Amino acid sequence: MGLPLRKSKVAAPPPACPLTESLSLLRGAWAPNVIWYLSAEPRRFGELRHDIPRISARVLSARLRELESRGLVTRKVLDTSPPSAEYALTPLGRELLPAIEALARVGRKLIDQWELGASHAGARSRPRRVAV
Amino acid sequence: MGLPLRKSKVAAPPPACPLTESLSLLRGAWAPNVIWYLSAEPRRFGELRHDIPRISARVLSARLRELESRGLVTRKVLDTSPPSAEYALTPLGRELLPAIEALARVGRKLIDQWELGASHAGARSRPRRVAV
DNA sequence: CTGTATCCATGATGATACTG
DNA sequence: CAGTATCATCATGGATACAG
Repeated sequence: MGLPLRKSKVAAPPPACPLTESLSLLRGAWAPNVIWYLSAEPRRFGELRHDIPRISARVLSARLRELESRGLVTRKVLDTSPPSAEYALTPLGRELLPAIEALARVGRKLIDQWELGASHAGARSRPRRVAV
Repeated sequence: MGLPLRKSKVAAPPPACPLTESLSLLRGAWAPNVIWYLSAEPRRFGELRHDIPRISARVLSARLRELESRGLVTRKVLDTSPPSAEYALTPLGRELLPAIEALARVGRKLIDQWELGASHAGARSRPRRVAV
């Protein structure tokens, strides 16, 4: 994994990793959460709003449209009354799950370490946003 | 207060994933790139600037400090002339690499598919930022 | 219920100039 | 070379009101 070792002190050639583009897939603070909450089964708009309480309708709509345009999520309008929409991950979108889970694992580990360090240090005030 | 699922089947109740916090590890557009370019070997400030041409010194400095404060990166000042600094990943920081690479893989795949679709569609103008 | 359109606050970034 | 300070800009997100 990783980059090839550079020969000397001189710069390693930028190996053009598609990182920037990849991360733009998860643009914004919520896209990963949306994908996460779609991982088990299709969800409706209102359900997602409930799953992710702090997301606004505007942003949720924007993320869903973006994910749909990129082929990661499908949108199916149900002919019910009142009308409802159901969102689901495409196989492509599903491929992001392992990566997201890997990030979540490392994140959890780091958070645990921080909490450990904080308790050792004596409960120093550390205003950090709560996860999820 | 449980959310009544539409279908009796279970489903993916909000499993409180530490996603939000985890992603904050990679805050900003450049942190993943910084980690990536440190993956092979320690790099100096100027080298990183060269590796990531479009990053400004201000942002690179900010990201490095943030990553350092979180225990993902170490900073070593070399007593040379002119002075230089060398940054390296900590074991903890290294744990992020598989996740980042997983994202990069999916991203690359998606980009390839887009390019394929674009060529089929006849090279439609699609103002997208270039990867890397 | 499912979105969308404004308006507004905030944060991240780049450019430039400057210090050690 | 390594880093910081200041300024201006732009994208993102929230709140609200409103539409289909």
